[in-house]
Amino acid sequence: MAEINRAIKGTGDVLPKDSYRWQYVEKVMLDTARLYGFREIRVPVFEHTEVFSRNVGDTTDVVQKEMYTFDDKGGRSITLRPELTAGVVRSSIEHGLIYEALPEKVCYIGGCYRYEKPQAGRLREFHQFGIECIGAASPAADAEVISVANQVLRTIGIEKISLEINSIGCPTCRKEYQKALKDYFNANIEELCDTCKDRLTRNPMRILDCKSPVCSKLSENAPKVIDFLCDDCKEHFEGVKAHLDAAGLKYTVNPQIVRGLDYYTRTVFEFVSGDIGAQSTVCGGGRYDGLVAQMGGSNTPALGFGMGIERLLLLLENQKTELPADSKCDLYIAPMGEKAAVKATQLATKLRFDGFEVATDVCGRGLKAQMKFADKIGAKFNIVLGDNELETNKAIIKNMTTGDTKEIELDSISDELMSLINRMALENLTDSVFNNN
RNA sequence: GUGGAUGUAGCUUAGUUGGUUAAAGCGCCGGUUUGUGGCACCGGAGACCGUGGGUUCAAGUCCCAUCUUCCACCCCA
Repeated sequence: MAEINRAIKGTGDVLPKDSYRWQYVEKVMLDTARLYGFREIRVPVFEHTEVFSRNVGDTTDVVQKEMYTFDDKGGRSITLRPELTAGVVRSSIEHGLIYEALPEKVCYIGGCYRYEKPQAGRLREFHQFGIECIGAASPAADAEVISVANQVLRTIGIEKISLEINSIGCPTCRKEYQKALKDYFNANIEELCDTCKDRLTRNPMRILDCKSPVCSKLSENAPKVIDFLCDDCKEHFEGVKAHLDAAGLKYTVNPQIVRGLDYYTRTVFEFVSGDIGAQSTVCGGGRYDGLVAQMGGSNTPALGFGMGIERLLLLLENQKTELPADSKCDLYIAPMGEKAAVKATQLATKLRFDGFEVATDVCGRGLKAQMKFADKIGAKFNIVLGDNELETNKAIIKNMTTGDTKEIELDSISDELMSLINRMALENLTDSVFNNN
């Protein structure tokens, strides 16, 4: 196929047969967030480049090599958002949300853009669900935010996924830790892989999650952040664990967790799974107590997470999690001839206003072809409209699963259809009850 | 950005040491008494063999380049 007729590298289409899966998980996300008091915020797909470069971090890979940045016609440097937190915080400051009753709790779903080489669970356009809790410093907020992610995952039906948490301290205690870390790795600098030699000066904490055997071996005995936390940070971390225990969340403390965005402080966490290829993080987040002030707001603590929707869907597929099935056509109306077609339009329109999913012929096909079509789209019931029906104003309605038929008045078709569908649902229910016993 | 694999109808694939109009299954459209679909049978549409060069009398098959897709690294959701 010609290149111009294909979707751009790293982007994908959600086809009609799959879109209900997206709609379902998005609904669970928004509904669950609402149970915790998070309301949806919608922010632009692009921002001034500095919103990201200054706040996500100048030295991060995301900013250094992955952003879609361009000049608009007015000469402004614009960037497609690589994540949503920076834009949401910008909006919260701009509209004074951080000066309202705190905490300000917001959630969002939206596309993000990163120029990376695509692979399993990684696209150039991908979608994130996320929440931000702005203006809450207590450990209870950390546990609440993590609980939202947990409840979303459980509600959707994800079974095998684990929560890993860590604390990377505040700027003060982290400085001391990084010094100790540098000293440790400098003593073993010859053994480090090439990229880690580079990391040693740029961001030594990244060495901790290097996958090269030598580096990870070395990391095992490296100083741990937790031992360097100041009293406040330590107390906060203990508080988070206590609240997580109270909420019934299982977690493991993983000192290797270091997030790649500069704004994180104290609590960081990930939900990880081995079922989606090399990209194991489905959800990642943490506290960013310094970001709001850094972006020009008053000193306001905050935290949040991002959840990759494509990765989540991939995980559902790989774990063979059943989602509620897509809805099917309730009734197919098969007209024979032009007069009947007009009547079909009248009936179909009325039934749709009554809330039924109704299809009828729009291709001018013969009866047989129409029946085949009705079967293919999974219509629950059908009626045929011919001269007889037009004359008597009665028709045979047929259950396409059981083959049962019934004569009905066309004038009361809505009520008849309703009771037939209800009966069908009831039978399916009792069937499944018997099968489960 | 680095590395490995890949590319033939909408989908899954066949295509023999290069040799006439590139096959098949599924899917799609229509037909087998215009009053009922699923099954069966019959017929039809649909591919410049990823793209561009090259070798050759001859390239889907060989060579080079390029792009796509997939997987991994880096990094992240």
